[in-house]
Amino acid sequence: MHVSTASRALGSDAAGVSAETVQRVRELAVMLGYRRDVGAAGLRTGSSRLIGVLVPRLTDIVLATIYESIDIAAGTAGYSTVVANTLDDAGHRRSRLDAMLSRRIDGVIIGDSHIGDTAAFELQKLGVPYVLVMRKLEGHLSITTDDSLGGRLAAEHLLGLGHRRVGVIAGDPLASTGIERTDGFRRAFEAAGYPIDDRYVVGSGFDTRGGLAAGTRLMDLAEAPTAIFAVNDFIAMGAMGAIRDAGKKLRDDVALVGYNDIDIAATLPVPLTSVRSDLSAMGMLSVEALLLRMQGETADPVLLPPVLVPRATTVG
Amino acid sequence: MHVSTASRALGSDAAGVSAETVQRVRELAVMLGYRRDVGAAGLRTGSSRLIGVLVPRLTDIVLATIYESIDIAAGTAGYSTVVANTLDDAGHRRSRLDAMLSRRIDGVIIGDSHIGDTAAFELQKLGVPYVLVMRKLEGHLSITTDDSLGGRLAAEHLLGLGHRRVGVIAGDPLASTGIERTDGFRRAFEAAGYPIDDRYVVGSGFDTRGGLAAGTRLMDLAEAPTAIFAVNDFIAMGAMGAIRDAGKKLRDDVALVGYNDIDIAATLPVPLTSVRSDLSAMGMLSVEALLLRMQGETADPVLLPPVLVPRATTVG
DNA sequence: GTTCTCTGTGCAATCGTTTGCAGTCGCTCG
DNA sequence: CGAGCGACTGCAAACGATTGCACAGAGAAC
Repeated sequence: MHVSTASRALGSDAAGVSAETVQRVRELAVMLGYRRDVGAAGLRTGSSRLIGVLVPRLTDIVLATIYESIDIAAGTAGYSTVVANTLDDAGHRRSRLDAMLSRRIDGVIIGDSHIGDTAAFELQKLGVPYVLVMRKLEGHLSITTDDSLGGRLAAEHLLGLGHRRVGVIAGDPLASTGIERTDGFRRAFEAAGYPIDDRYVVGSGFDTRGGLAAGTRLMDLAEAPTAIFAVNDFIAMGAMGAIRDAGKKLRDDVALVGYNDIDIAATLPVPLTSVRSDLSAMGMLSVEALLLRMQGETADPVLLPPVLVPRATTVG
Repeated sequence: MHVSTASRALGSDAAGVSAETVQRVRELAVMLGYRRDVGAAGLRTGSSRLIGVLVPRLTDIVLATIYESIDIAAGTAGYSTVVANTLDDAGHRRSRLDAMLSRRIDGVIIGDSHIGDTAAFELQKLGVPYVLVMRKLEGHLSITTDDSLGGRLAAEHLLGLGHRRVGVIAGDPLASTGIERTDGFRRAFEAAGYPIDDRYVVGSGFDTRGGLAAGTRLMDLAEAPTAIFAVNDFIAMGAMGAIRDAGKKLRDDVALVGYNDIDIAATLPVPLTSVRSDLSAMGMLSVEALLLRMQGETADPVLLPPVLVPRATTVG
């Protein structure tokens, strides 16, 4: 019995080996607790069967949800995933991507793209298949929700409720999500005849702390806004703190709209109105697109449609 | 110039190679964009420089936080990490652990241990170094917080506020965290002369949805509790929904204590009283312990002390 | 001038798989 | 009965790195 025969017998098709041998080999493999060494196989075949995923932070439940669905989809296609927190920092991105390339990653899903970031370009140059998810970058294939439309939905909702003086907590000015959601929102208000002054649009981190700080700035304005659009739910939750600290009441004094509609939004003491995006679908589709590219085929960009879910922070 | 020379020149010590050669090799490596193939090296050296991490779910921010600190600590020690969501399901655990072993993982950090789970035993038998984090399992090295003490702290806080008829949302009955926090809490009430009836202790998932369902059951009791202890903050947030749905007011009608003190707890519209545990320290320490074990040394179990942080769900 | 030591480099085996090619064996067909 | 074919199996090279060992050459010591 030669190793090559065993290798063939353990292959998924087991071609060119007698049925008897296949059975014998497989039984023995189980008995001996044999496990094929994926690394060694990769050395020979040139494929690590590994997909790298770059995210800003997994403690952001939005990214964790996307990663979860990516991992599942990759798993069913026979791939493992490695994930890296890049903290939206160029240095981290570099070193983590380097580590991935050292492991001869088969493809990369970039969930943290950032204006001015070079990761996508580098992969392009190296010929490593990649896809962007969640955030876009001009000239690269991306799977995202229609953030501009999402912003407009939030705006129309608030306009319909009679709000005219509104604030926006815009997130990171270098992430497409924050940019496009803010743009869609502002354009809708402008089109309605109520352009939003720049002082009412403040940048922030994407977490609760950032939302609290930015929300406080908005509440400190001479004429505080009657409604706030936060480009994600964590920011919105931070803003809730700011509104409370300013002695105002949610909805009655200041309405609030978040984005992503994470699970918690619905069960908060005051349930949060939010723009829902299908994060799991985004993850799945990004894997699908990446697999296509890995086979040398072309994949199309995707823009998933968001939906506004009205709750107590805006309506009775 | 032979590959062996190059390999030596690129090693961290670069022993047995002339300084001139080292410099030449390194310059060339940079110029050519050479990257050492970690997988191939692992084949020869027997070490993948990979640490596997098993968690129930990364969408649970508690686990995501622990994983984040594990990843950082592992990184500074020159290791990469692979993480797997096991969803507290035996089948998933099996297949994900298998995949890790196929990659010749150097060590495993188990964050999802469960009574009746065999992962730890299997690793022990295979001689693969491992450590438990967050949850304990009899007979295995673990790095956790003192959950029993945490439960007692919550109980003493509520007792001090005059609460006598209290409910507990206990989480998964097979996870040590839920078990010990609940036990510590009940023992303290019993010691104070107010034993808690079994009907006032309900199991649940560890997420918001689970908290909502369990909270609803508590609020539906003939004599609803005047305070609820939830064994984690997400459960507590679900319970907030249940309390609201029952038409009761947080704190005035029903006080609420959570566990872990995640970031959001402080900025909620009604800030949540919670038992804080140092999740990052837990992650770091688990890596430290694992590294020790990987070097064949012995590591000691750790019990980090929790602290109660009183907020508006219990006090004025 | 011979021997010895020391430094730096090269050789070759090795890790565990995969896979093209070649060989063996039994059968069928003419 | 011999050729030919098909089904299995074995051989050996290859993937990219590491490492014990041997060897070359320079210089020192006698």
